[in-house]
Amino acid sequence: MIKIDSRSSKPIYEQIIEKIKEDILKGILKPGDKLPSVRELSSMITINPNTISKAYKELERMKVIEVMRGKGTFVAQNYKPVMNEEKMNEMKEHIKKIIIEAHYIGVSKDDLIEIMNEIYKEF
Amino acid sequence: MIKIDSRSSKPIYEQIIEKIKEDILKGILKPGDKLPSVRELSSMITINPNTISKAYKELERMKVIEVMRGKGTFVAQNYKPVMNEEKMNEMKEHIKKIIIEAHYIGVSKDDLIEIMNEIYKEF
Amino acid sequence: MIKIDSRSSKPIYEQIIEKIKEDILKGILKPGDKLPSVRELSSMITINPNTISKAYKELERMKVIEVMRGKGTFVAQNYKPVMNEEKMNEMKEHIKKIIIEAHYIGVSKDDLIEIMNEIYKEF
Amino acid sequence: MIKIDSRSSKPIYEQIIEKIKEDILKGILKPGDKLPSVRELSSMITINPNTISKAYKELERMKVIEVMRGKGTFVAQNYKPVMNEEKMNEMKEHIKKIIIEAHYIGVSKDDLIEIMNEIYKEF
DNA sequence: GTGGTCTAGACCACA
DNA sequence: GTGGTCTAGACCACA
Repeated sequence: MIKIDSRSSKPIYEQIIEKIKEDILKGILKPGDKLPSVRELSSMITINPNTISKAYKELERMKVIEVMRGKGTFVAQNYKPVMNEEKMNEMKEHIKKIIIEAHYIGVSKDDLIEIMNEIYKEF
Repeated sequence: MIKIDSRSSKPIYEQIIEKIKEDILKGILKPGDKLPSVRELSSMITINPNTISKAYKELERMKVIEVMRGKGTFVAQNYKPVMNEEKMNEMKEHIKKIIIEAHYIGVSKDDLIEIMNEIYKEF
Repeated sequence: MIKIDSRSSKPIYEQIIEKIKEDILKGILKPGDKLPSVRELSSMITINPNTISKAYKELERMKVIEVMRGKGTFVAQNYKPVMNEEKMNEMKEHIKKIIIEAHYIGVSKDDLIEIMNEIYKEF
Repeated sequence: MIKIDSRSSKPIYEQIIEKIKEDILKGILKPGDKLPSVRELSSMITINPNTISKAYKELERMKVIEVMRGKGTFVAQNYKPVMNEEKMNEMKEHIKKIIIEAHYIGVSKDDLIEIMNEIYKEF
């Protein structure tokens, strides 16, 4: 189930994208599984259908989910990681930012790796 | 020197904040060092003074820099890491997001730690 | 045999129309050949009968196939190309679009003609 | 100037995308040129800003245009053709469709190449 | 002023 | 019922 945090500064459509990706990673959603339709999910979490649609479109673009005409939307059967220099640099930027932030709240390198290990255990 | 990428999706004021924090962490800027004034930096990097001002205000709020009335702006003398649950959770959220993204571009846990180590070497 | 790609953004009824036209052009289907009934084709390719029906109606309207009441549906005996300014303009629009797309994926004019020649060989 | 054909079955945002790509190809728009803002173009062609925005976002995704924070939207400085198997196959599908259509309106291979040459002259 | 997000609601093609 | 397109309009962060 998707929980939206309306207090979060993270856009709703991004929260949806991340949650679905997370659920796939955790195996809660498996390749071939049917996702709720835009309207279904919309009424389930009382978010405007356009917002759901935006999230689904983005996930489709990333080839994480696929729309089967007349059948609905499904978790992609064989997702292949799409790696390119741009995405790699983006990720490095994010990591760098975290490392800086960590330092400023007093979290050392070892602490950070420890935290990462903890989070990896969830998956 | 601060390089602004106006093509980036990251807000300019955030780029400035991050760059200054990074320079402090790397020792390029040391406690007590004088920062250029808002106007100076504004003309140096041809960015709207309001944007510079916003970055400085934010850095001041975080106690990373200090304004000495009539003298200018300086790197704080004794920065003390401010840790609280909220900031910790925020950081964990960011890490979780990175871990998910990493997976979707085909970067394994070991790769990720490797990349983190690389970035830590810069500091 | 008609293969439907339900992942495609192309509507199913259009895929059917195109495939039948293609088969006629290739000589796999010849004038006078009997086509499967709507129900037959529907169960053959597990597609909603309404969708098959829509494709057949469209092909009939184009005079590519003919319905003989009580006997079934057949490839038209003497198809006469129907040319008019509107169809011509439509085709030109499509070609223009392809030329633009080709350029943006780095396909030159010569490449494009080469590709066209290749495809013509299939027919 | 962008002319929208509201009678066309082609979505408005696609018409905008194609027109801008066409103008760049023809040299009417050059790398670095500023595009009208979403609101400007919106009032120029009396189309809802959301629709313009959708077209711009798509063009940005394709790296045909780029948004410079606080400065506006510009034709990308150095567009690099993005080629991949998927796009190639898509183009081939389109060409195949045109070849079939051409045949059914009585346009021969030579005619088709002739028409293509004509259109290439516009660019 | 600039684009980004979100809602509400309408209409349509497709299956 | 399903997603796609479009409009109108609000609110916000950023520069």
